[in-house]
Amino acid sequence: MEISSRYTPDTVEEKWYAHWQSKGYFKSSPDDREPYTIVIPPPNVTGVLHMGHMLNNTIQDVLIRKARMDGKNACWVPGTDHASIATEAKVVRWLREEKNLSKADLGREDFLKYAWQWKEKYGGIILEQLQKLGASCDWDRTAFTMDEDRSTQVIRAFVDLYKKGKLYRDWRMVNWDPQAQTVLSNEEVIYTEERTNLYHVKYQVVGTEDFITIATTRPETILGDTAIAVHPDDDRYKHLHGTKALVPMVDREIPIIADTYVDQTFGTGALKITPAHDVNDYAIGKKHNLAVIDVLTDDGHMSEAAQFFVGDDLLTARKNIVKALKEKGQLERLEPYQHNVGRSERTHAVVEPRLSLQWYVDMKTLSKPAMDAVMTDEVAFFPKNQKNTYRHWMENIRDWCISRQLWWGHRIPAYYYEDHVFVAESAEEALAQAREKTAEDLNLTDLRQEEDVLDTWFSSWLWPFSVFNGLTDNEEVNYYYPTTVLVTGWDIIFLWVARMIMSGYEWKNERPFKEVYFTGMVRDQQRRKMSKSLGNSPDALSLIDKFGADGVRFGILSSSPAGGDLLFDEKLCEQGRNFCNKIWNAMRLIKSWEHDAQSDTEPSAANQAAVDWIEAKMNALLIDIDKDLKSYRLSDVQMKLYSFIWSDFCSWFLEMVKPKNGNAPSAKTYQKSVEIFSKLMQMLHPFMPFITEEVWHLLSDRSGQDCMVSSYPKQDGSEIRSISELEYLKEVVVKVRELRAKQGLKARLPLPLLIIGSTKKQQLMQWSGWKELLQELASIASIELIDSPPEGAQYLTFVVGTDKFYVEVEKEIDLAEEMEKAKAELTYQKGFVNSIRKKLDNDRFVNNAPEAVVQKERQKLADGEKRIAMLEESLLRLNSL
RNA sequence: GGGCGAUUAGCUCAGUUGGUUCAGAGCACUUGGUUUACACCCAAGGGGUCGGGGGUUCGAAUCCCUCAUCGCCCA
Repeated sequence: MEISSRYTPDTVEEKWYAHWQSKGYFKSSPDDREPYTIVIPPPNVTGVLHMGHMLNNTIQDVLIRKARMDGKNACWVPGTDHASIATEAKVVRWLREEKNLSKADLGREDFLKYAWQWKEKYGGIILEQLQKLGASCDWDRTAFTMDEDRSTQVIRAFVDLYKKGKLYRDWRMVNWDPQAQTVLSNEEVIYTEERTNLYHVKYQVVGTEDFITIATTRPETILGDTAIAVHPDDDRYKHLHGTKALVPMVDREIPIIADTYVDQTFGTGALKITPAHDVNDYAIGKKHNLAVIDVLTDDGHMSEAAQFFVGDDLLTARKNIVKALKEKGQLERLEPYQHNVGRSERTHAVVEPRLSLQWYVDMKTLSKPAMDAVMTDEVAFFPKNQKNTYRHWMENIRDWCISRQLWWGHRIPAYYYEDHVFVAESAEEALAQAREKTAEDLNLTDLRQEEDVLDTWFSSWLWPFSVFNGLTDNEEVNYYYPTTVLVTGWDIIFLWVARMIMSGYEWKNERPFKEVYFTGMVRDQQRRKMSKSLGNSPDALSLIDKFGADGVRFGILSSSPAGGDLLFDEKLCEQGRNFCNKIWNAMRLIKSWEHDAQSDTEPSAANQAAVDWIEAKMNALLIDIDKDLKSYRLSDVQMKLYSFIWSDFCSWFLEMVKPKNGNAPSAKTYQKSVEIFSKLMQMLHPFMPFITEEVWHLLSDRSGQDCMVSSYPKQDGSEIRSISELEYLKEVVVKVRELRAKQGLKARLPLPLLIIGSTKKQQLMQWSGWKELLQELASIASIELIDSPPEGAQYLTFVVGTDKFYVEVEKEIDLAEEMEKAKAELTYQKGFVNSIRKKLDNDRFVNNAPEAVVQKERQKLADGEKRIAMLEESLLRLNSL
């Protein structure tokens, strides 16, 4: 059978994914094995796969596949969240563009019908993309934050918190997104430095011809001013305390008040106070009993209360008022200014501070156990330094605003009747409560349900148990919860991770996960965060088309140590693809031996030596990998497998056992090669599932046993055999090749090798298979032990360790050059020996350092001296020629 | 303003408990190469005062102080 010399991922990937699914390998149900549970950080339904998801989910898949091969009951629960704001915005746009309909035209019920339609159509895209990546989720468990089971639990959790007195409704200054027309939590507002102007505006002091000048970045809110504040100690304004000023345009009389809050050095030292539109002003207004005049509408236009520019949007209003002030001579000047502007994480609209009535979660009692859990590592963070960030936030935690003025989401189960609020899981229950409370004969129509929905994170924070219907006890949640590990980006540590830990203790009285692995943020070559709006995220599916899923997984994982940023570069995926091809061709090579393998010949000594060496090395690798996996050093593990397979296995082992001159390999060597290669495929499987499965099957008839569900190789119990013999051999080979390269000698030109005899080297010669391997790998014509340096000018020398080798070449040797090299080397060695002597002459070193360290230094010294002797001898010899 | 972190080869980054000739990997680069597994390849090579300065130590890329530059989170 002819096998292509190129690995072709697409057909292979499709075939195996379908096969795994048909076999039900991804499925999990409780049994007596140890569970290994991961819940996916639900991507939102509006999303398509981006690099962050790819990284995140590749890591989860690696962990879950490894756990499965380790014999654990691996369960990876997939799903999506409903993303209130983002989805509602998308649906609104879709309705406008496709059907020319608005929310107002439709009303709540019909709008939601369309929203569900939209969700059914587009909401599953991201999960299908995950399958292309090879994700081994238990798809039967796919959950959605707004499906029936999850919704029931969200509502129940709300009611439960309310009953416990951990929820309340209050007037507060909130962050208002005028585009989405909803309130946002503090965590959803992104502050960035923006360039604006500081406007200096003159207000006339009542009853005088004097003016007081304030500085503001938001002249349009002047119309809502209800005071001017100055610092009580500010000499410039002391004479004005207790007087009044006139608000420009509207000519409203407002008091000039003294308050220590004012920063005398900022602007003019006089501050306009607009309680309706600034958090600090609101606080001052409360203190001084000032009126609150809201000059903005819900959608960010000037309201009737502004009197002027009614209906203008903010920017137009700003332009217009500045123009008007200028005309009236009240705009003193304008200076360019940079300050922090808050924008909505979702819509990027400038967020308005606004007074409104909202629902809040009281975070004080909830945060305590969550804080302790992380500080004591009951919930362990990787990397550890995220603990600091977490602690800082938890110590300064503020109550969580959970109502959103949207329709897409879980409608808050609060029912109003006159001044009463009834919170219940159903309208009927609320009605019963209302009847009891009021003793009136009320109907459902008398109650008015809260219009607002809950913040999406209010459903996400239940995710680790809500996917198992965990608000009520059941077999599933008892088995799978707490989950094993959460894999997510550190950017949502507050939005999500912290809150999940809180909800875990609140409702399950236990941590939601044992460990949290924070991934880095994927950035582009210019260090920009990859995002849809910047358009700098490569398209996941076309990457997979180009490099194969395994190649992409390799690429995304290969430079992603925990925590830090990672700069994504397609080159890494290319490296992954090349790696696949390397594996593929190693398979082809071994396959080509299959038909020649004679059934009963014993392996040659050389082959046996090679097999012993690679098995010993593989054992060491397994131990190493095991250690790295425990601390989530996944990219290290992948890199170690990469270099083991490419370098140790392909470049050395396969070259050692490769049949020579058409000779057939021994059956045993062939079998061993297949066995070792198969093990490597198992070890690599969690990282690159498709090619490993394919090669695993092509290497040998597995009679139905798949790589994916095989047992992960374990280090075998036998002692780890010495690998130093072969490592020494490799050094000699490299030295000979180097010498060839430098002398311009053909790679396959056979060269005689002379070794000065010594006990050690006689041992060398006796190492089984050593001589044959050396001859083959370095193209050595003959190996001869000699007693003293050979005479004649046709010999070149090199040193390995403290052993000296001579190679006979048929070529004029450049004696001067050889001497130069020897002299340079001698200088280096002398320096080296001197530094070690210094160390050993230092009593404090000899007395304080551990014996083993001192011993090593002594060995180094002895070796160095031996090498110096050899070099001097070489120089003598060269001189005599 | 408060906090966290980073600075190691041209680029991206490892370097775990301070201790071998420990300064490393991948990519990039240079030289040579078609020996039928692989040019998506093979062989070999060059390249760094570990951001600057100071300190602790027998010994520092690693621990401490300080300065510089950069990034992030929170207010």
